[in-house]
Amino acid sequence: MAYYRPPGPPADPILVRDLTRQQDELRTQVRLQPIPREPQLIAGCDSSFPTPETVLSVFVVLRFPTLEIVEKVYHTSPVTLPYIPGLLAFREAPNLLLAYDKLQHKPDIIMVDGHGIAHPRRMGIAAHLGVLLDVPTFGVAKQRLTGTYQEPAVTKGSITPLTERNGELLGEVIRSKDKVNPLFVSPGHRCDQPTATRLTLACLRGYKLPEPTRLADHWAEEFKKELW
DNA sequence: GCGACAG
DNA sequence: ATCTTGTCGC
Ligand SMILES: [Mg+2]
Repeated sequence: MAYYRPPGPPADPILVRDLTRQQDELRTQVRLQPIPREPQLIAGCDSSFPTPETVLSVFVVLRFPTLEIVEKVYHTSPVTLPYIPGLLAFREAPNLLLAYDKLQHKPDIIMVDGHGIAHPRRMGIAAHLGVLLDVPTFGVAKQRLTGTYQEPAVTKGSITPLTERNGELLGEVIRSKDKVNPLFVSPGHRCDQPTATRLTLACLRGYKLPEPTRLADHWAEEFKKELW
């Protein structure tokens, strides 16, 4: 539990205002809908930071529903923005796009480490990336960013809604494994809540994190050490 | 005005 | 996200 967060570099208020407006623009392009057909390939993506000035992003592609790994790629770039709650996409998405370009096998849908529409302006990194790539996406986050919920039962598979104060459904809180902290799953772009939840559950293999995100996180860490 | 705040 | 050993619970 991060009780205390050291104050990061001062965020330029003018830049924050501009990025926030960019999100409102991108938001108009988000489409929440069921996926046309069962995915053949599902990807997972995540980023790590070998140094405070370098971002390393990974994409892993798995065959669905067997989850055999088909491909994995990574790309590194200089960091251009500090972490600012609500603006994560502007820090990680640019490099994720470059990593995505390296894929020989393009996925039918992408599971992103972070939130989809469970965001103050409904533009979490999963929604943001989905719009820029125009590919179906959904987010799987380990922590809440916004919204309220009731703790789901401690047994694997328990689910409770993540909602806005006005009752709007932002996502679902899912217990992916007995007695471990739940995940926050929300659709990003060209995807809906039932699909995001269904695919998340279908990708569980005994760990807290579903395979796409778990493997992306694993390789983001491995490739980082490899640079040593 | 104060607290919260993905990765 | 990152640093970083042991330790507690299932
Ligand atoms: Mg991550």
